[in-house]
Amino acid sequence: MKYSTPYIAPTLVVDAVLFQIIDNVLNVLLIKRSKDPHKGAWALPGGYCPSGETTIDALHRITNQKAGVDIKLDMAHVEQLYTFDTVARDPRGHAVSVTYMACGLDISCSRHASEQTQFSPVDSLPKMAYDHADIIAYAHTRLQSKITYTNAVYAMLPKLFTLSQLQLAYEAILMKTLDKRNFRKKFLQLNLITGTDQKQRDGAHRPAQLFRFSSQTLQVLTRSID
Amino acid sequence: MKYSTPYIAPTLVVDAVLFQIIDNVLNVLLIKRSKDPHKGAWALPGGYCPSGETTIDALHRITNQKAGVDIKLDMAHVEQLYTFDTVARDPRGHAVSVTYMACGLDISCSRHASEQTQFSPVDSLPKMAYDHADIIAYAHTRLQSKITYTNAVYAMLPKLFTLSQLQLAYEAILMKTLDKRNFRKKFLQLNLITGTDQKQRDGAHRPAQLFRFSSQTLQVLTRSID
DNA sequence: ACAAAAGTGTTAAGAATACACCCATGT
DNA sequence: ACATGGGTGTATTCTTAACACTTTTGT
Repeated sequence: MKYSTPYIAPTLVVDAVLFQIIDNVLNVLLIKRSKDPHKGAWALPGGYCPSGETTIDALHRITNQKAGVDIKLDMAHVEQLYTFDTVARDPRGHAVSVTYMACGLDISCSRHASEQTQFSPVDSLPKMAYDHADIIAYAHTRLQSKITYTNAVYAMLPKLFTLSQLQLAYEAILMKTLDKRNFRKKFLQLNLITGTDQKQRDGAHRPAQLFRFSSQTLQVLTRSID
Repeated sequence: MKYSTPYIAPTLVVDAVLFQIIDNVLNVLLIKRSKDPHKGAWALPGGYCPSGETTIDALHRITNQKAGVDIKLDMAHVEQLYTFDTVARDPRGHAVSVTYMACGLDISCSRHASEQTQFSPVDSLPKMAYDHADIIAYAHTRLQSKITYTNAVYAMLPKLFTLSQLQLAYEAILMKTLDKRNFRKKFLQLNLITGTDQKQRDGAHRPAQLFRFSSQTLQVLTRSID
């Protein structure tokens, strides 16, 4: 580790892809940039990670400050995505961006936000700053694959949910329709969820049985879901 | 992005997990540390990534300088693994480590190495510095999973190879034995490899047909291999 | 009675697994 | 002739995919 010149570290930034299902559509949280570069375009919440703060701590701080989202409270699934070298992205020159993805439920983003924020459907993003559209696409692919071999959807559903709600969540993320009978059969075989004796009455039709996840921590499966 | 104090970036380091199969055993490249911390223990090749150099460029430079390995020439598969916050790892304090994995064939590590290097079987590592044993375990899991849904093994085999060699590579990485007939049937169905009319004569037994990979770039499969 | 979502089984095709013998060569 | 690794097929089980009607409720 010899350097003839003193070592100068690249700028380290953390960017977050925050997913939530709203009205059966997968949404991602965006912030409108108030400054150049890309002033007026939409971007992922992100910010500097200084020496002494871990990237995960920076993630929590930044999403809280910029979007008013408390990941610890509201997002039950968090995972690191990828680290991008973003050569000409930062005014200081070379920056490295560590990206995270988090999934939650009933996230309100405006409460304490210091910037203009909104959730936007993943399949109809507005004009995005930087390469953030690519990062969202990458995160989406990862999420799609994650829910097929883990119980990660639990982060995007209420504690008690119906099988139809569960299926709608899968359909929103996978962006395709699934067969009701096959979906239920497969999911119940996996023992990820357990039935309760409660029902959800919800309009002029038969009430639905409510289920809960057997575990609220990430379970990795050997078989795959759809 | 407001800071009351001037922004100081964490130290950025790049660490590499370099895999190679030697005598049908999966090996990883290690370097003996000549300095504290962890003097005398073995470590992954790694080093500082300064501002202005991308992490992938730093990876190439570091593996070349420290282990005499030219990744561009010798390692056909390279992928980023994970970025670790390594709080008390660097004498300067907070460091962030971007780790990469690379797979190759016939790597000689001593040619231009500036440090003492060796390949070590993944299932019998010597005393490792830092959390490097964990990083290797993580990389190994990732590699195991990668070869089951891509053609990534191509990086660890010669251009022409027999089906037995291919199976031995899988067995070395997955660390379990496979059924010869099922393995061949499945692999040939996938159209990843094509037969040649060449044979390998290799001792007192029937010569084996030589195959090549249809593509030397990463192909992602929908079906899985074993 | 009707509208609306919940709930439920069977069949056919394809994939995974388990398993044992003959073939071509060098010595 | 024998030792060595190369090469091949079938039967069973499990998984996936396709598909339509009855049930329960509110209005």
